[in-house]
Amino acid sequence: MQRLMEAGIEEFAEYGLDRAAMSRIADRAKVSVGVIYKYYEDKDDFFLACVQHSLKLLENAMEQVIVMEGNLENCIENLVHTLIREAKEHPAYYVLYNEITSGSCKKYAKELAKQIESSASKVYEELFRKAQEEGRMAYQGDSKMMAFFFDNLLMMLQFSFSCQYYKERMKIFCGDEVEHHPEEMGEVFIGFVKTVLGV
Amino acid sequence: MQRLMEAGIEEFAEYGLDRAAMSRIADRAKVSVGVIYKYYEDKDDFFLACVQHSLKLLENAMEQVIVMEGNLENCIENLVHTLIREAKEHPAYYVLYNEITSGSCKKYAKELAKQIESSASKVYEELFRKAQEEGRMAYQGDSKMMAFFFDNLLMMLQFSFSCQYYKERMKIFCGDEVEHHPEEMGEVFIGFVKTVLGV
DNA sequence: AGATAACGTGAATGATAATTCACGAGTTGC
DNA sequence: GCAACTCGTGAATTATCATTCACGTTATCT
Repeated sequence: MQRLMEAGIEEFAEYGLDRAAMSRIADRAKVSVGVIYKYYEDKDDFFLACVQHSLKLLENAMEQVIVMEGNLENCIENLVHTLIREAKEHPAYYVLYNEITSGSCKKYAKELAKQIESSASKVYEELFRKAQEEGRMAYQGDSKMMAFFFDNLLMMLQFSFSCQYYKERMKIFCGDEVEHHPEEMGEVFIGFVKTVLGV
Repeated sequence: MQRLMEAGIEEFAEYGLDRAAMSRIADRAKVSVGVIYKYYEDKDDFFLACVQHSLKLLENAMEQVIVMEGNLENCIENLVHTLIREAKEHPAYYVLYNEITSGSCKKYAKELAKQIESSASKVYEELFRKAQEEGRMAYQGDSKMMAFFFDNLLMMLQFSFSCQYYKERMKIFCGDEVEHHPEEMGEVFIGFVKTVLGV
């Protein structure tokens, strides 16, 4: 049931796992609570399904960008632009992503991390390893580390355009206007990364 | 009451705001629940006090490093080393910090962000502005942005040595050993930042 | 010592919200 | 038409805490 999952994602993003109410989710989806329990074991199970679904959608959006062979520079530019656009367009997905890093999801941390981060880590590492080999990158350290730092920056960027706290934080660092000019932030970010790469 | 607050910090770090139980906190502190309500309005009030207290301790640890005038390079090295050490030594403080970025603290996001991020943002911006003026830094973009990206990296580094999910994530990116060799990670991180700065 | 106040206690209360289940309503097959 | 079955309903049940408060216990003062 599509409607149900969308309702769940909205509710969980708005209230977090613990404060989300199953009855409110049912209302949002215009079904009765019972239905949720026909499809899912319990609240946790449903939450994980919502998270899974969100991440799948994010992955889809990213895949097209990443696959794009060729120019490292273009690839990064595309990546950053897509990321910011997605974060502004579907903040709920990213809020859920942030939610799983919090205390209420401790139980699932390991499994979820493996599931979510494995592919990105491989892709980025490969990207930078190649760039190093071909001498297109000044930074000569471990490409795994490079991938880690790069993804750290991307993650923070996503959160900064979707999660309440990180939004406020970005405004403090960069000024109130930045919120409404995501493209500018994107450009500066790309410039920053290029400096590191030495392109 | 010192013991009470320590118990609170541990409990909130372990379970998150919503799943923490006041009765368990009382047990940990070896007092009865009633006592907590003699000192604090309600659970939220107590939680905020714990967060406040954690952040104060972190600030204290950082202040000494930041104040240290002179060499930008040394300053950054010190900063990174201190940060990693603190994150490993007092993970609970950082877990609480991460907790306030999650859904359960939405209400307080704006206020907390202002309180926590304002000083760091000023310090870093100033640091980089000076470095630019004195020609010790290759990156010539907006120093505010620079400060933002830099703090993003630091934040992720802190979380990566304290919060469950981020720990798992780091292991996926960098290998299982990294957890037990934080110094190495620190060195690589410093090298990475220096590349950006062009020192 | 006795009075008074300050401090602490933890069982009782109440609210919230997850989960269940006895019951329709609609659908399919014969 | 009528079983048998699927799908959905939402009031009732239940568990979990946050919060309160009537009652001890200890400390202070005279």
